[in-house]
Amino acid sequence: MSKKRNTTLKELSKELSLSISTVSRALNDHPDISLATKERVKKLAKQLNYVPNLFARGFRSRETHILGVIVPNISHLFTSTIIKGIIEEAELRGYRVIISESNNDDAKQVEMLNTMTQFGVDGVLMSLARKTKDVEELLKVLNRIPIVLFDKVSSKIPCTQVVINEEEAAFNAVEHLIELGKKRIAIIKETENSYNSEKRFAGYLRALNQYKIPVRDKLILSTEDISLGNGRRLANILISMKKRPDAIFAITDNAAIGAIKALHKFKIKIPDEIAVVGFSNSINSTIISPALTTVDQPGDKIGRTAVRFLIQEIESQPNEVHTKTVEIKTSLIVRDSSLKA
Amino acid sequence: MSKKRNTTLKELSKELSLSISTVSRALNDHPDISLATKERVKKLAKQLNYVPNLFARGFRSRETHILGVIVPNISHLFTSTIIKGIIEEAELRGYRVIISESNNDDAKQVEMLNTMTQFGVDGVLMSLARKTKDVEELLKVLNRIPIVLFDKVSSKIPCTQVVINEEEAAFNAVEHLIELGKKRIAIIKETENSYNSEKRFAGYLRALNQYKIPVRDKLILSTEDISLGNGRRLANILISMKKRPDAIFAITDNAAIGAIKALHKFKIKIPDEIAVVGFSNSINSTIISPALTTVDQPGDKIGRTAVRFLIQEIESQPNEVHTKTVEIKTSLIVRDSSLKA
DNA sequence: AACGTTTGCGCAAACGTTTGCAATTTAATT
DNA sequence: AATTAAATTGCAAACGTTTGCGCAAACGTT
Repeated sequence: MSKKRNTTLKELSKELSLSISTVSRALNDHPDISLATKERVKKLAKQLNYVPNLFARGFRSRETHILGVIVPNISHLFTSTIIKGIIEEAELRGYRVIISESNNDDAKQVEMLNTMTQFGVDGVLMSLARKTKDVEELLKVLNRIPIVLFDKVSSKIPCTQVVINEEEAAFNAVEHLIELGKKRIAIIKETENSYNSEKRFAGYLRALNQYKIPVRDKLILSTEDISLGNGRRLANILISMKKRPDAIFAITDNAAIGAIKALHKFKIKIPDEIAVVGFSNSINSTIISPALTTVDQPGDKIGRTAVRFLIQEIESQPNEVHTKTVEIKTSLIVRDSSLKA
Repeated sequence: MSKKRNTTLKELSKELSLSISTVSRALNDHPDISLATKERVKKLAKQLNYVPNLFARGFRSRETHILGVIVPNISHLFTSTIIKGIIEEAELRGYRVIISESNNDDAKQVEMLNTMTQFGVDGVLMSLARKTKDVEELLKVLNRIPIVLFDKVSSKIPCTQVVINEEEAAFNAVEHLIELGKKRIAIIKETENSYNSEKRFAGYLRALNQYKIPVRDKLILSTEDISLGNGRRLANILISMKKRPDAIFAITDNAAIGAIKALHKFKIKIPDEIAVVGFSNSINSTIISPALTTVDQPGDKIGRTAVRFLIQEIESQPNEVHTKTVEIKTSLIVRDSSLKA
């Protein structure tokens, strides 16, 4: 199973009776080399199937053309869709991608970041672990290597961040419910100060305010872990109220699906009695019945965008500061769970 | 953004008034070095936070400690679960993982394989693209670098393969239906000669034979793309038969869910009139109602196992031939779609 | 006392590439 | 024809690590 050696510059140079440096420069289109020589060299290189030894190159130039990716959990559909975008865009631009999972573990996240920089990645794409407290450590790494955050981001970290227009997306979702004639719109969100949850909540509030609908504290429910089970649990609370809501906006498809299951159990008609809107456009949203109205987040676009900004940063001048926040547009997908008859 | 240099052996050696080679050997626990020296060196190394430059090392030893992973589509839950296992096991053993997608494209798959070997990965883990015809090219690479196949494999490729016990799993699923009292059991499978589909079909046949249930050609339906839509379409065919089946075994959860949707439309009672069993234990299987009986495939175990075999192969003697096929056990998860009242 | 053996360490080469500088050739200018 | 400038090309060092070999000192054996 020994690895066969690849063609090297030395072999090319011997064959062509040129020096190694000339061959190297010819292949890199250095202006010092005559066109004739360049062509000779390139021809033979192709013929012998020459590929530069990336390790030798990276070793010398300290550039590896590898990007590190750290996500909480790769097996969430949304995450893996983003990664799909990352891989595609990176490959398009001649970069490779190394992936690690933090499992929402703060310490592990820092460790991964460190080993990645030690490893020599040119830059890192990261979606933060849920309870990222140790911002200090992250900031240290920031000075050593370009980082772009996506999806789970934090305003405490000064770097380029790629997110969806959470606030606007939530606004649109709630506006849609209002246009349906709904007046008592409940929200199921996260308790922790998660960036995403906060923004979506803000959009919810703005929509209510803009349409002069009173904000009722009773209709604002939070949970630490925004799962299907908790969606169901909180929906049960809503159902047991004297004055039930006439719509539920869950900031996650899973929670929305939990809510739908709860409504089913009480034979409550969706959307006539209570409409439901989710967030994510996961596959589940079309499996559940009625099909779930939800916000489509273009994961691959997020991934691609993040890669573009990261590479730009890598290839730019040192010590430039990049702190742009990029918002990717989402779209509301209206399905039966909120369709007028 | 310039990368800060890490501590090098040279710096350590200067500080300790030792030669570079001694320092190197001390850190690698070479027997030639005295215990006292080793301790001195290691202490300073830790203190200065020394980490070996992997590129220099890989450059010299031709070992990168990077594994390549090629899958058709990373954003399938089952695939990303496998990858999760791969990443975890690899990191545990000091390897990193580079991931690429073939998008079920035969040519792209070969291309990825080539660039990965050029890149210098120590080995490759691969799940084959659907229509892998160009086995020749794959075989060429096989001689250059260790490869382990998983999930989508092919008997035409002589290398270690990690799969689930497809045949037995299907047997168990069908047996379960038979024990339920079902006699006319339909199967929805793939047309192409996909390894997985063939095996599951074989299990179906064996169960029928063993229980002396006649195999009816009419109840064996195939489709090229085993999707939700096609599951629905084929189920419609079954429904429109004069003598309907009393159970459907779909070799995919998605197809099973499509079938359930079709049955719903005709108000056919599940499981009393027609029971349904799927394969994969995707999240959807609990979202659909009734919840789907299905085969649980332990993705992360597949990933971990594949990594173990690959690393073993990498670290073994060259030119040893490895062609073991490893089967991972699955388990049938019985839910409402096939539960006796 | 003379010899062989072990122990502990250093020298230097090698891996394949890039790049500053020197060297050579060619062309241009006086 | 002589001098200078420009265009090409080659030399050699450097990147950080590992490793075969050699060397010296210390030890043990006759």
